[in-house]
Amino acid sequence: MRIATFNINGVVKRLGNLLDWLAEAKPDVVCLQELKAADPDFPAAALAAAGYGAVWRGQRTWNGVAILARDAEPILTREALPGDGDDRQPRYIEAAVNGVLVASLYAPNGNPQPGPKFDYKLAWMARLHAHAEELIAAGVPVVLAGDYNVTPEPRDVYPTRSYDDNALNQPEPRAAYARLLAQGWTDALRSLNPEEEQLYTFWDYRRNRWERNGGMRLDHLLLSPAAAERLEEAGVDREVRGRENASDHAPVWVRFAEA
DNA sequence: ATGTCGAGCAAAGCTCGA
Repeated sequence: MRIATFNINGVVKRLGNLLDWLAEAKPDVVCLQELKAADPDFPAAALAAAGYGAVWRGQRTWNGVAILARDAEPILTREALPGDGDDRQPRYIEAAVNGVLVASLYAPNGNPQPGPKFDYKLAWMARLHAHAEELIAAGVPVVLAGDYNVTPEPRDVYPTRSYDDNALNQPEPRAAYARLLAQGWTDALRSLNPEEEQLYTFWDYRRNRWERNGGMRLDHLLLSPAAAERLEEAGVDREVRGRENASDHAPVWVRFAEA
């Protein structure tokens, strides 16, 4: 079983890119972020024709998350992150697929920092921490996949000073990410590549950062213990980032042993 | 400070977010 996460940066604009990658990679489950589409505009019919059932929560212009399942319908278990009933930004969706509980999340970017957007980022991470605590206590296989908008460590940023003030690389969000791991989650990609420096998943459109490999590692799959014990392989489909009309993120995926 | 990209608004370029 393979589960992937992909910040698509506009699911309508990049539907062709998505369908091409689905046909090649054939992931069993896909967590999408930054749909940037209202719910009625989500391309459910095209994805169904490609063999994928879907649940999604969208919004015009910004945010939006979805979970796709190959030859299956994801069973929706949650459509928002608990802890703030006034938060209307679609950044979290959760579903059961083939015995695994899967969440697709899009953490706030938080720039510029300091400021209200950074405060919202930290508050959102605290809400994620509280919910993740409940999920891990359930003892079932859980995958928290998405764009965390955090580089876990300095080595997850290419060697540069130009990102020093970026919200993604500050001590507070890194500490929030570390607190998640301390609950018992496994950072799948890092756990299988403990020494690798260049595990980037995002390259900004500006300043030729793709061509220069000026990337960051922002997209993570966190595994509960019951999921981690089945982990066999993890990777980044880097070449997808170099294609025509590409998202600024590449897909990241894990492969599990069959239960 | 800059860069790129896309969408929205509104009718073409600006503004905003990332």
